[in-house]
Amino acid sequence: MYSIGEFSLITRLTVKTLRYYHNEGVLLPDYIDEDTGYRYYRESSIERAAIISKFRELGFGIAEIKSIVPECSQDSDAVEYLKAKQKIIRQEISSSIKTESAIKMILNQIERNRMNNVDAATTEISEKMIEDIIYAGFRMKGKYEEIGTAFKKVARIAGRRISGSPVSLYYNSEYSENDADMEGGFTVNCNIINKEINCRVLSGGKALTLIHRGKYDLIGKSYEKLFRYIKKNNLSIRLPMRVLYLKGPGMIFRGNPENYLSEIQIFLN
Amino acid sequence: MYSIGEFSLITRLTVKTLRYYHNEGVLLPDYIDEDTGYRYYRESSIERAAIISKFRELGFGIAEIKSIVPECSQDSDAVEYLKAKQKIIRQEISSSIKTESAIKMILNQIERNRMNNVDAATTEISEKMIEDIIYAGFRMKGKYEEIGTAFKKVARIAGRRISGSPVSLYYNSEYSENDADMEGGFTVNCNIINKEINCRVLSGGKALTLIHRGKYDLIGKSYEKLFRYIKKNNLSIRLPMRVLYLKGPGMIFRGNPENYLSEIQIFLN
DNA sequence: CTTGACCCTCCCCTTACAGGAGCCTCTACC
DNA sequence: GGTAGAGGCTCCTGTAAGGGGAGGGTCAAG
Repeated sequence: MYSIGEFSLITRLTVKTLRYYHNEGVLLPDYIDEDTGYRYYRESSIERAAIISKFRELGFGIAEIKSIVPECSQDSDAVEYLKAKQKIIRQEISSSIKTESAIKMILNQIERNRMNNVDAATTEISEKMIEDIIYAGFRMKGKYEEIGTAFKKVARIAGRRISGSPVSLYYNSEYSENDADMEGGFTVNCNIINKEINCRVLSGGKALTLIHRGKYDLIGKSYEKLFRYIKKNNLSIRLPMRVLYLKGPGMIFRGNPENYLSEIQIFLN
Repeated sequence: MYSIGEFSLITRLTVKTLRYYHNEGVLLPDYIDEDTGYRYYRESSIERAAIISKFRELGFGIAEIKSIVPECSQDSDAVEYLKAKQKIIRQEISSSIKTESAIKMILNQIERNRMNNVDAATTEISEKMIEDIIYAGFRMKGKYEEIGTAFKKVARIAGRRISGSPVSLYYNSEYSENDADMEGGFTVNCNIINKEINCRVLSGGKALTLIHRGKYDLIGKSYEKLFRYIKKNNLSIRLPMRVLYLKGPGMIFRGNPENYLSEIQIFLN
């Protein structure tokens, strides 16, 4: 017969744990001194303790163990319980993986924002060569501010294949209050085949660009500036126009709208 | 101003949760009626609630959130916290994966035992053709009962590549009490390159086999039976002898030793 | 004024123990 | 036989993030 301390050393369960298991009725001492209340364990209880430890390692709760162990005497008796537990653990794993990849996405997004901000100092009109991009978008009609629904839709489908900021395309050559023809989406790193969204290469070319700082609802001012420039220089443009949301509300924090950055790109013929 | 119930509908946090957040100081109501104690929330608190929800989804505890949120105003401020949390979640994932694969191994083992038992009815000597197997083993000298240490070593390294029962090899042609030359290991499903263990193909051939039922310490009787047979029929044998532990103590339960099954294989020239 | 929905506080419950207080017991040594 | 120190006992509290419910007050509409 071992005292609780000795038994604790043998089984690698703490004394606290052994007392708790006694309380819960899952591992009873073999003898209790009636006068002193001291617990004593027989050699034969070591195996039971090992079984309990094993089940605990496998993620079983002690209430479960208490009901499983008495009705099992071989591994094969526990198959159903093991399979059930396996299923639960798999669910936990996949939910943790989801969380982890959500964090990863946020970190990527932050990293991209950081990179964008570095070279986004100018707020003057400039003429740039824009590269081809792979773009996945959802085309829709509505008010300008409803473009967010397209971003959400594409983000849900494209997920981690997104490789750049949100980009929206505007197919109207004029301001269209309630019925703008537009597309919201993202630069992605591979082709995405999906009925709902349209993924293709947007060819680049020479474009006038202007970085707009602040909330989107004042973006009209920036458009005005660009159109004045186009008129003055008698340029011919190619639709759709693009807007890149270099920095907008974050994935967690809305951030200060005064610091939002969007780049308007108007392609020239 | 919204009552707690309305705010609960907007934020998708339960009333209980909102009261709890108030208590913990992480999301305070904007106004509390002094007479009635009713909580009221302003529109502007919706965003804070959303931020908190987001952090909760990402696995942060409310105590953490309480300290993180005030010092962050943009996503990028939270990078360090996010990275730390990501690390923790990754650890959780890998530990869950370990547990899951432990369960999987046990289930596989049980399945294999089940299959072995089906055709292990005979306890008579029989002559069989044994197929080639890929075997990973650890060779050692010592007492017969110490073979378990080799199994453990190989199991640790081979892990899920193990595809069959434990198999031990005995290189002595005679009983060797304290200094047996033996190897313990498993059938595996692919080559394992490792300094400590030796993995190769064991070629099969014609062999005498006998299934031993019961504890290993009486296996001598079965050997005796085989050797008598060999002598009587004047057969020539090829070392090492093999023992397949078809069914032994389980991964969880020791099981009843009377039902242990081991197959002795002695190869003939 | 009533009624039903809504809100309040306070308390207990969940897991699998850990930490600690206060007290008792065992064993070895003097 | 006394004592010291190690080891044992019970009981209480705490953990994370709320859920459930009791008992009682409040709001808004009819």
